[in-house]
This record gives sequence, structure tokens and C-alpha cells, in this order.
Amino acid sequence: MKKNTHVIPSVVKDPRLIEQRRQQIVEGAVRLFTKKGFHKTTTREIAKECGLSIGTMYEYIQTKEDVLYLVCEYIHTQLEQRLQQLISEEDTGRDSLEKSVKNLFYSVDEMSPLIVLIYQETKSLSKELMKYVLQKEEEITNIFEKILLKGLKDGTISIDPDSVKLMAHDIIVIGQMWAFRRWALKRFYTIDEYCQRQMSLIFEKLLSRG
Amino acid sequence: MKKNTHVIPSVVKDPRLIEQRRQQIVEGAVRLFTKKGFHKTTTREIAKECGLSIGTMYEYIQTKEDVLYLVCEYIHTQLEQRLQQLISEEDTGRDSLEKSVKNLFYSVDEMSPLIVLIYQETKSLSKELMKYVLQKEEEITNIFEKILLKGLKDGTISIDPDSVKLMAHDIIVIGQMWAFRRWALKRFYTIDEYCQRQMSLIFEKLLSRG
DNA sequence: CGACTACGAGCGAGCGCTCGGTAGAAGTTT
DNA sequence: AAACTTCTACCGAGCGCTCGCTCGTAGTCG
Repeated sequence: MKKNTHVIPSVVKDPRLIEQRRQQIVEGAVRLFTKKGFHKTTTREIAKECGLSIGTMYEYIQTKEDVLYLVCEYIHTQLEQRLQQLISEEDTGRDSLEKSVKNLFYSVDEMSPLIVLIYQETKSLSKELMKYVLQKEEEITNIFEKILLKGLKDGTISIDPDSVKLMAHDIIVIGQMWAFRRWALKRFYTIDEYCQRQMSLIFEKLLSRG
Repeated sequence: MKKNTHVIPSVVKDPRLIEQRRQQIVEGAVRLFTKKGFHKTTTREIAKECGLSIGTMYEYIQTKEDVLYLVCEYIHTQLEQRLQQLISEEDTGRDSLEKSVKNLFYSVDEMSPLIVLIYQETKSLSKELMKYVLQKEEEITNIFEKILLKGLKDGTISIDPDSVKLMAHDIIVIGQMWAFRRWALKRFYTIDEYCQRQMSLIFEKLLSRG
């Protein structure tokens, strides 16, 4: 099952305890990382924020970097679940895409600080761990690729097959851009306006050959 | 003239020397920051890389953060110059846009590591300095806004006036995304393909109401 | 008692930055 | 022209401090 996930060793034996404590750690770390960034947050602060002593915290991770990895994994899982939730077999490709893109925009809106965090801190991971995080990012992009392909098959979407991958990336980036360019966009658009206008950018393209 | 630029004090008096040494510092720092990131690079390393002693380097800056600011400013100036270069008064809005978007894509391609750097490290600046950097980012976006407005005026581009700002941001983000999602995109597209396909995404939209 | 989890003072490495000193150019006095 | 003074850029050992992480000990439960 969990093939593309890096397993972080723990001194503690009880798996349920591990999961619970790591959840604590992630939640505390997210709060701090979004506020101050990874490098400016100390291990002592993380421990305090999640209600553990440093000693105890280090029973559940090996390095500070592990915390960042857990955080990245958590964020990606969160986003992925939200996106998978609304996907139904019965929808046409086009309907599914419309739903999912909208879902993406509003998810990014709610998860804004988390999206920004993952954008800015992934590079602080070692190559090994970054690989896993980028893999997950790609899996999320693939969600949209699949939907596009479905629409291509059932004729509800028309697009050059060689552009499918690119369009999937475009959708993700246009979605996430609401998070990482929020400082500029928020002054001119609400999330509703943003959603509507960007949807039209995406869908006019997808019908232009139909 | 230089109103939106933060001036970093220097102990040294000679302005020409300041400029020359800071150029050295920026060049050395860029090499290191793109490789290791800002936080993992030490001041000693920067000094060594640019051929100054730490003591001397600190005659030209006040803090390590100043170096990052100088680097960000350098990158933005570089990009802005490239974009301004190809803009001619005589072109129609549409021609100008086509040229400039293409120019953006290929500039981002060449400046890839720099674009990624500015994306990832801007947040390491203090609020004060970040303000200046984001301002510059916005000015660069405005280049495209102006072109779009010109096209709207001369009738060569058709777009909802309220979407102009957004479209300018879209163009910038789609350009820069070639840098920060290179790890995925490079496996499927060359820069030429990328440019061509993304241009069609942008321009089909801009003609759809025409 | 043995197995396991929690604790936090403390270690040692490494960091950003300073500051007293040097060399030599520029200016001034004799 | 020589001697002295001032100014300026350069230097790097070292200061003070913070960081990530460890490990000996204490507490708890079966």
C-alpha cells in the first residue's frame, strides 16, 4: 500500500502512540512553520507547541527535517483527499472536471497558508525526502490528468492529447497561484470572482476545438 | 528616481567601489543561494565565494539579510530589463503581447534557477524588505497589464476589462511555472513546445470574444 | 522487577557579526 | 622633497549566543 512514502523510524514501539504523537507534532509544527518558516522555527519551539518535551519529541522523529517531511506529507494528503472526495464515476469528464477545478480553487483558498508552506519549504528537504514530496505533488496533478483523459474519451472535452499533461499542470498551478500570489490578487478579486474567471480561461480552451 | 528601492547603508564612502563590491557579493551569493539556499549558506561562504574577507564584506552590508535583498533586487532588475527591451511603441497590442510573452518564456527558461530562488526565498526577508521585493514583482506584472490595455484600446485584443489584471498575473505565473515545475515538465515538453502550447492557451482566450 | 515512555539540563558545533589593528594613499606641514 | 598626519579600505581571530540533538534519570504500568 504505502509504497511511495518514506518511513521514519521511532524509538517508541506502540504504533498507535506513534501516530497520535506525530499528529500532535505535525499540528504544532504547521502552526509555527506557517508563521515563521521552517528554518526560523527551533526544535524547542515545536516541542513546546505540541505539548511534548524535546526529549520526548525526539523519540518519535530522528531529525528536524523529519518534522518538515511529516508536515509536507500531511498537507499533500489533506489536499488529495479533498480532491478525491468529489470525484464520481458517473459524471462525464467535463462535469467531473468542472466540479474538481472548482473544488481545487476553494480548497486552495481554505488551505492557503499550507499551500504556500509546501511551495516554499519543499526545497529545504534532502534530495531523498524531496523526491517523495514531489512524487506526491505529481500524483495530485495526475488526478486532473485522469479527468481530462476521461473527458477526451467520452467526447465532453476536446484537447490535443499531447497537451493533457500540461493542462493538468496548468490547472494545479492556476489553483495554487491563488495562494502564493494572494498578496496581489486579493486586492482586486474575491475567491468567487477568481474562480469564475479562471474557470472560463480553462474551459474556453477545452472547448475551442469541439 | 529610485523611489521604490531600499537603500542599504555602507561604511565605505566611494560610491563606485560600493557598486563594484556589491556586484561581487551578489554574484557570489547567487551562485551559493541557488545551490544551497539562503539559510544553509553562511556569511563566511559568501565572503569566500566573492573574494572578500568577512570583515570587508560587512563594510558593504549590514546583515546577511541585506545580501538576500540585493540578490532579489538583482534578479528582478535582470528580468525587468529583458522584458522592457523588446517592447516597441509601434507594435499593436497583440503583436507586442505575443513578442513579450514569448520573451518571458525564454527568459524564464534561461533564468530558471534565479526565478526559483526568488520564489523560495522572498519569504526569508523581513516584512520591510519583502514589501519592496513584492512591489517590484508587481511592477513586472504591470508590464503585461499595460500591453493588454493597449491591445484592448487598439482593438487587437478582446478581453473583459476586469480580467486584465488577472490575465497579467496568469501570464507571469504560466511563465514562471516553467521554472518552478521544471522537475515535472521537462520530462514531457521542450521549452519550444511549452512556449507554443501555453501561448495558444493564452491567446485563444484573448480572441474568444473578438 | 522489567519494559517502556517521558523528561530537560547540558553538550559541542557552528553561526552572524564585531572590532582592534594594518597598509598605503592622500593631504598637510616644514 | 621629506616628514608627519589623517583618512580609508581591508583583514580575520574571536565573541557571544543559539541551535539540533543526546543521554542519564524518573515515573508508570503489567
